[in-house]
Amino acid sequence: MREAMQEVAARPAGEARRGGAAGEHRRDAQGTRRLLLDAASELFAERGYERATVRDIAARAGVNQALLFRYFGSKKALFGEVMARGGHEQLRSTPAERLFDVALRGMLAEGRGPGADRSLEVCLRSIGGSDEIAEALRGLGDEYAEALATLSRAEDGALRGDLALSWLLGIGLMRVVVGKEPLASADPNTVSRLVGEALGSLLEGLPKTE
Amino acid sequence: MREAMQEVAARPAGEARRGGAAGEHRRDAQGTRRLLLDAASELFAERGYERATVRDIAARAGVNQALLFRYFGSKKALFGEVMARGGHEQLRSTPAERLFDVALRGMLAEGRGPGADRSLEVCLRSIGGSDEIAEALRGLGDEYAEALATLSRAEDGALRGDLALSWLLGIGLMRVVVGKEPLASADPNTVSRLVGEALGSLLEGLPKTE
DNA sequence: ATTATCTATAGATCTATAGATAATGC
DNA sequence: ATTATCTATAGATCTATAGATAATGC
Repeated sequence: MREAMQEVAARPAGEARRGGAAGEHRRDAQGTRRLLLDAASELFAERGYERATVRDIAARAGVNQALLFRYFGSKKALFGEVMARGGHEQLRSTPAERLFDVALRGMLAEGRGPGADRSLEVCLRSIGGSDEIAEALRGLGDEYAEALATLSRAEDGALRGDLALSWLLGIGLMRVVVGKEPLASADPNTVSRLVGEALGSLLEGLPKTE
Repeated sequence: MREAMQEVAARPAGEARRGGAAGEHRRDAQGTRRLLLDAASELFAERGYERATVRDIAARAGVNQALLFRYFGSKKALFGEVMARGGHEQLRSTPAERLFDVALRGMLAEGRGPGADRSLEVCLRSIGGSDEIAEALRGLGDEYAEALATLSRAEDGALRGDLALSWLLGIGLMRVVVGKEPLASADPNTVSRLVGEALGSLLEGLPKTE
């Protein structure tokens, strides 16, 4: 009983399976899978891998907790699908010279729509989890760093790409996860300008004015 | 029995309470406290707060797990003492204009002595833990950022300080926690030079050549 | 006698599974 | 009949505590 109450209490207004007046149990396996994926995507971004429990995820999806295992097998497998789904869109759709600014602004933006790419946020909050998680996260970082590395013609371009990515993630860490002021409330344009100017000497391929 | 074997297996050579030939049970409360603090300091830095269990800590100290609670009350209280102990030495003993480079090199250095300040590393690996932990970590960040902010005479000096600290932590994150190559194996001098040059436009108070 | 140390275990989570129930399609 | 969903619970951790044991100082 306590359990049932918990699930009801944790369920947000819009997204629940059997919400208010309209939605009834439709017994839709595909739909349930998606509800779980969406809920997991949100909760992993909000709390990181470890702190988002399977019961929380199922509760937010408005779905029984056992279905998570039926459709994904394990929590780790679900995490893998979440990361694979969102991850690489932003990377593919953005030219390298704009990637840093786009990713930075993506992390600086507060209220993102449900389709927003929160992969980097998930990474930041899931650090320190199991080694398998760390490895899954490394993959995304590799892709970003590789793209950023093309912006330098120096022989240590790969290192410069890593350093740029480090700054990107560090800013996300301080602003989104830690909530450090004044950075957390700073104007995205100001942050982007300050960082862009400083990065000019590291990556020559960056646009001069942003 | 399984438990006893685990403790023996996990105990490293040098630091154990009742080690090899010489060390016998000395029934020294002060000494036991210190052994626990040292072991906790190491394990929190290696694994972060959540993944370092009290049994791991006690095992590395070569001490019974119940003593941890006798001497510190709780795991969180122990964490608080660890952070309070190491934390602020580096900050107090380093002038602001050298702080960034000293902290950066401290994080880039591989094998640090037992007295080294691993507080920033602990922070990085403990992110995503409980809110109380996050708050404890914010404190250390505030002090660093405040010191770094004095290096800029711009009106948004505090924001610039936050951005510098963000880079510092981001580099530590990628290099120490994630192990991203080529950054993880890069020469500390090279990293320090690249970052120092780029930071010049952000913090005018930084020494021009490092 | 005092008190540092150890044994044993309570109690709280959390992931995962086995098997029962009930809504759909034929 | 099939299969999506739910109930109940096993099993693995992990923090924390109560009470027993044993080494020291007087």
